Amino acid sequence: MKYTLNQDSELSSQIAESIREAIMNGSLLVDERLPSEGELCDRFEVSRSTVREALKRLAAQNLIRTQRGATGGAFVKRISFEDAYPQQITTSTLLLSMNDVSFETACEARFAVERACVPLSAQRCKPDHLATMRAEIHRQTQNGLSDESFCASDVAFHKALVEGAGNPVLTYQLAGAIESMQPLMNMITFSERDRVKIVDLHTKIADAIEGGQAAAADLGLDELANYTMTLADQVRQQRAARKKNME
Amino acid sequence: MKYTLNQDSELSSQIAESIREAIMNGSLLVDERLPSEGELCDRFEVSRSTVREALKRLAAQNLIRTQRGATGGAFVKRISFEDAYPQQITTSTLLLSMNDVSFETACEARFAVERACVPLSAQRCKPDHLATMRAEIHRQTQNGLSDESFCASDVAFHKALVEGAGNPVLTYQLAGAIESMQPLMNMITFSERDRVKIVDLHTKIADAIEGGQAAAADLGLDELANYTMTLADQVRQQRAARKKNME
DNA sequence: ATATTTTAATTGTCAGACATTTAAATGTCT
DNA sequence: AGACATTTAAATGTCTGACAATTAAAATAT
Repeated sequence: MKYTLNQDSELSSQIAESIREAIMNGSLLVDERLPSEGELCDRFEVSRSTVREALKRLAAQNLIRTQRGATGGAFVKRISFEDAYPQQITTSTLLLSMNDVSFETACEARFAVERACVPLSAQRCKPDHLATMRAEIHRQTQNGLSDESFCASDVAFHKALVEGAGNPVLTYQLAGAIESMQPLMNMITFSERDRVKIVDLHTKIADAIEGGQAAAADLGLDELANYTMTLADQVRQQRAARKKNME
Repeated sequence: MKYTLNQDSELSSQIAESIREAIMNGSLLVDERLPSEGELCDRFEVSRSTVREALKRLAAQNLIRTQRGATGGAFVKRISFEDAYPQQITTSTLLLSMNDVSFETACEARFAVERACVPLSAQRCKPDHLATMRAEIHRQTQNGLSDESFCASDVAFHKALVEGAGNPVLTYQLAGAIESMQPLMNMITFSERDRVKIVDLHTKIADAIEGGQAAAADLGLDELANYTMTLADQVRQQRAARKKNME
C-alpha cells in the first residue's frame, strides 16, 4: 500500500483520494483491513481528526466500512448493488433537478435505455416481475389514485420491466434513469383519459413481454414515449397560456 | 430546514443523512448556505468534530461544497455531470470487480445500453464526435499498440458513439456501463486478426452513423457484441485448458 | 478617491482526553 | 477439563479547546 498525496487543497481529501486509488488499483483488496487511525496518522503525518475526515469521505462513497472494538478498524468494503442503488438515485435526481435538464431530454434518455432492455425482458422475464407489472397496472386503474401515486406506480411498472431483463448491471445502471424521473413526472397531471391510454399501453407492453414478442413490446414503448411527450407538451402550453393571462 | 435524527449508529452519519434529506426534499436550495459548523453543533447538540465528519460525508457525495473565510461556509452544491462522472465510474468499476459479475453479463449490459443510443447518434451525431471515432479507429490500426491501449481506444470509440446521441443524461448514465468494462476487457488479448475484425466493425458502425443509417449501425453493433463474446469465450477456454494441464 | 491595513468570521488542522464497543485473555467455579 | 464470569487491551466514536489559514468587509492611511 503506497501513499502519495496530490496537490489538492484539503488534507482529508488528499488522503481519501490516495486510499481510494489504492483500492482501485488493487493494492488494497476486498475485506482487507486498513491501518488503524493511529498508524494512518503516522504514515500521512497528520492528526487523527484529519484521518477520520478522510475515512468518513471513503465511507460515504461505500469504499470502506468500519468496525469498533478490539479487532475493529476500517476495511475495504465489498460494495453491493443494494449499497450503490440509493447513491445512484440521489445523484441522478439532483443532476436532473439542478441542471435544468428538460423533460424531453430526460424522457428521451429514459425510454432509450428502457428500450434496450425490452428484447432481453421479452426473452427472460420471470413470473414475479410480470406479476409486479400486472399488479401495478391494476393499481393504475383504481379511482381516487393521486397523481403522485399514479406516477410512483408508473415507475414501479417500468422498474419491473427493466428487472425482467435479469441483468443486475442493467438494473443498476437504469434504475437511476427511471427513478430519478419521478420528480419531473410528478409535475404532470393526468386526466381520466390519459390514465386509460397509459394503462392500455402498459397492458400492451406486458402482454408482449409475456408472449416473448420483443418487437410488439418495443412498439408499445415507443407509443408510450410519444404519448408522454405529448402530455408534457400540453402541460407546458397550459402553463405558458396561464402566464400570458396574468400579464 | 428541519433536523431529525434517525436511529442509525454513528452521529455523523445521522446528521449527514438528515441534511441530505433536507437537500433532496427542497428545504435547502442550490447555493444556499448551511448553518456554520458552530451553529450546527448547537442544533444537533454534538461536537464540532462530529459535525465536520458529517459535512465531509456530504462533500464526498457532491452534495455540498465549502469555502473558507469571512463569508465562507458550506453551500448546497449544484452537482454537475462532470462531478458525477468519476464517482459513477468508480462505483461501477468496483461493483463489477467485487461481485463476480461475469463478462457476459457486463458485456450484455454494455451493448444493450449502447444500442439504445445508436438511433439517436445516427440522427444527430456531430462532426467532432465522428472525428473522434475515426481517430480512434485509426489508432487501433497502428502496429505495436499494446492490448491495454487498444482497449482504451475501444472505450474511447464507444464513448464518442454514446456522446453522439447528444443527450447528457444518456452520456452520464452510460459512461459507467462502458468505462467500467475496461478492466474486464483488459483481460482479453487481441491477435492481429481480432484487431482487423474489430476495426472493420468499428468502421462499419462509424460509416452507418455518418450516413444516418440507424439500422446498419445497429447491425454492426450486434456483430461486434457477438464477436466480443466469442473472444471472451476463447480466453475462458484457453484458461480452463491451461488449468487442466497443470493438474 | 484610492490604497493599505486591520478585523472578524469561518473553515482547516492539531493535540489530548474520555466513552464505547468488542474480542481475546484471564480468572473462577464446578 | 470445561463452562462461565471478569478483566484487559485495542480500536473506533465523541468531546473540548486551541491555533492556523483564508477571506471579505470594515477601518484607516495616503
